[in-house]
Amino acid sequence: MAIADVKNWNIELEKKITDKWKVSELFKFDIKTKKKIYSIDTPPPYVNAPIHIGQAITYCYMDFFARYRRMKGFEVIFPLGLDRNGLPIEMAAEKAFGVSPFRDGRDKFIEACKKLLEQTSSETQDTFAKLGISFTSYKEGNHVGAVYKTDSPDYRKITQATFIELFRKGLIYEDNRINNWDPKLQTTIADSEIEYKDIPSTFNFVKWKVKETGEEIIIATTRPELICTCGMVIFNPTDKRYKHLEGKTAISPIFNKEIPIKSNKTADVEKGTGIVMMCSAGDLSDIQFFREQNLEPKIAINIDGTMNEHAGILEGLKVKDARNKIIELLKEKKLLSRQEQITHRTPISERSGAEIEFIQMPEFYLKQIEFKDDIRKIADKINFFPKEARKILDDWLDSIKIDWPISRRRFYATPIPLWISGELIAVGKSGEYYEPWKESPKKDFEVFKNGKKTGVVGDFKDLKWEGETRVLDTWMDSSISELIMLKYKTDDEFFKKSYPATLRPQGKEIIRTWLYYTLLRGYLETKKPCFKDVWINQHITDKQGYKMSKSKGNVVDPQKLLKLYGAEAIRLWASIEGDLSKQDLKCSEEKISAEVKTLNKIINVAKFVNLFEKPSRIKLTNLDKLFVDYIEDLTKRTDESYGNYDFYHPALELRRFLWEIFASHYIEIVKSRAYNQENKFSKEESNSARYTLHYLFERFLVLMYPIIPQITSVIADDKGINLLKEKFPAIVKTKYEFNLIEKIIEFNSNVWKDKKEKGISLRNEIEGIKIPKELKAFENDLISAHNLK
RNA sequence: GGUCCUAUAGUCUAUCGGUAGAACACCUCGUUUACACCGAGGAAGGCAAGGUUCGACUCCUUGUAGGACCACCA
Repeated sequence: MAIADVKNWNIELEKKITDKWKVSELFKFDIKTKKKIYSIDTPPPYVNAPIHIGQAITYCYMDFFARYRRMKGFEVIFPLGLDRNGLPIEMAAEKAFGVSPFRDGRDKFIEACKKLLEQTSSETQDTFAKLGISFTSYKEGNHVGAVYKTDSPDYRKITQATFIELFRKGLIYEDNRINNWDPKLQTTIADSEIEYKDIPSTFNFVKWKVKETGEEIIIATTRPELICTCGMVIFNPTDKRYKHLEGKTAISPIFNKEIPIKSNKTADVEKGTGIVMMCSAGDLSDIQFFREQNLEPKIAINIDGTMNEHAGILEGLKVKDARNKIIELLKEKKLLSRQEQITHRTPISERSGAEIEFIQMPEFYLKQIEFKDDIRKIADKINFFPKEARKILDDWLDSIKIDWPISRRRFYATPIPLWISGELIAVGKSGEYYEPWKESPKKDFEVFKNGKKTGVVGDFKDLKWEGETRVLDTWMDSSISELIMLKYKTDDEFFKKSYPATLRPQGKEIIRTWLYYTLLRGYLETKKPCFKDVWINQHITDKQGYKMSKSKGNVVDPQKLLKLYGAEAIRLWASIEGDLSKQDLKCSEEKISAEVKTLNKIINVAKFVNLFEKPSRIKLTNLDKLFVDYIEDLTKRTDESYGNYDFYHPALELRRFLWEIFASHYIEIVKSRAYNQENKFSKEESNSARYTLHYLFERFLVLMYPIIPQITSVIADDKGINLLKEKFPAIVKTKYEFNLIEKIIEFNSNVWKDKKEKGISLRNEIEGIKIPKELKAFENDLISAHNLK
């Protein structure tokens, strides 16, 4: 394709290039490479919906990184993963096919999930290909950098293998604890899956009695249905109103239970009436309180969200109905002094939107509390871009209070490879994929009792084994993405050579999940930090600055922008709009369309430069040397910034170079010398101009290549340069004086202004202009460029 | 409540303590051997109050506004 035949940069051109790139696997990883390896632990996008422009832009940034590192001589691993496990797929399958796992059975439900996954369009991959993302491969397989799926047996068996090892080491245990329970999805969830929402609720002021004095006390609560689980009534020790109640006994309304009254500084004098009922299922801090006070927790809510026998007359009712009923009862008995509407910050399940309940259930836990300091230490060895992002991780580490509950009572996820018989637990062997609910344990599987090995399955004849039906939290598989990428447990030699991974790029909102869990899991497997660098991106927002989200309905479809403006305009815009690791980027179509102009400018400049043959190296004139020095210096600064994941400042400067320095001034000045039709200049001088035109422009193409690889490589192709294989230019020391170029620009502007004011056409001659002293060295060029007399 | 970030032209965004610079939009003029998706020119800007300094958009304090993260709200 010759650029001379092209009028404008357009999406038909792009299609030809990206189609070719996608099928030809140009960036295949060479397993025998002697080069240093640069590996990018790409976030695997969730496949239930096509990616939106915000996500798409983050992959453009990763592509900048990958292409730059290839130029710097690294063998790059930049895999495309597809995240297919977990609740979003299950919920979509329920909706699409009207199936229910509880009604239709596990096998049928899993089939429905698989069917949905097949139907899920390949639109995301198509978007990546059209954007020119240089993934190591667009094909599935076992080669390094191949497309991987988190629900494939190959992936799941590694997830299970890590589970098995951790279990055997005693780092995973089962415990019957109070957990965050999602009543809608019927599963336990982790703290990190909870979000808080302000929900209007009613503060009920309920009358209690004091046994010893018979006086009435009023306690405010949003959860009157939990009065039955109250274990203690507390007030603040500084609160004079209640001082006399210390050690006395409260009688709960309706239930008439005797409950001790004590002072405790967790009670807030300002809130409600200052006197509080402590229930064993309000939230996690209540649970902690019960532990500290050595109180026996009473759980009044069943796993299906109904009240149990502890709730007495409320038994069998759903939580909300129970609340209404008890309020009515209190009203009837005149035990409700008043009600107040408040907004209450309520824990909500991030996945289903249901209000979290706290319910006691046996679940598997992965130990994490005892590794917090180790994680802090390895995190200290990792470079964060930007530096500030480290704090988000630190804050999260500080707030981890319990081990990680890793079992889920769901279906489309990695099964837990265990079989149970009474107190005995049989464990699968690592290296196989297991679905225990439909398989039997093999004879040589190890058997554990209370965390200790007691033999193998074959030793216990005639025992009936039940396959574990629970599955793993999907973060258990996402958190080994870098291990999978580097062939952990499948190619030991390669893993040893390539671990730790070089870069984890990801969003700030999943630092406490994906990043933290990966650090933990990597540490448990290898005792090392699993990354050298972590690059944290902010958000792409809509025009108004709001974060894009499906629920808000403000998502922009990348396919639409690709059709209108093409990939190169989007990528150029993404680099020039701001530094995504430092600030949110507002997605504005106007700005993207403006970058199309720059692409056309590049084409036109290419056409002009190509009017002249590039002479072999010759002696440069003063002016040409000055501009060559300038771009050598710009090369150095660009290299430094790219190396620190900053593509923004170089992109700005390179664009300025193109428009303001190269096109508007350098070309205008040397045009006549390059043509040299009237032989005003020597052959040598003319060749110097021609050489420099090519040199500057080629360098521009090389430096811009990671950002806009299509247009730059097409133009470079015409010049016999393959940018996909091109090395980043060596850094040359210069004595470049920035000042002089600014002076020249100023001089040119003044002459143009002068001619305009005097009504002289730009090409006609003008009298009486003096060339400033410091520009004497460039006199000939300036006289000729402006036709000075 | 805690921690942190940001505040510059109509919009968006730069700038080592020394004349505030682009882009988009707007206005005027122009067609010049690559480009009218162009060229030249123009109008238009530092949140507020203090402080440090010869000098502050830049550093400090406070306030105001917006945003982020964390914790908690019986």
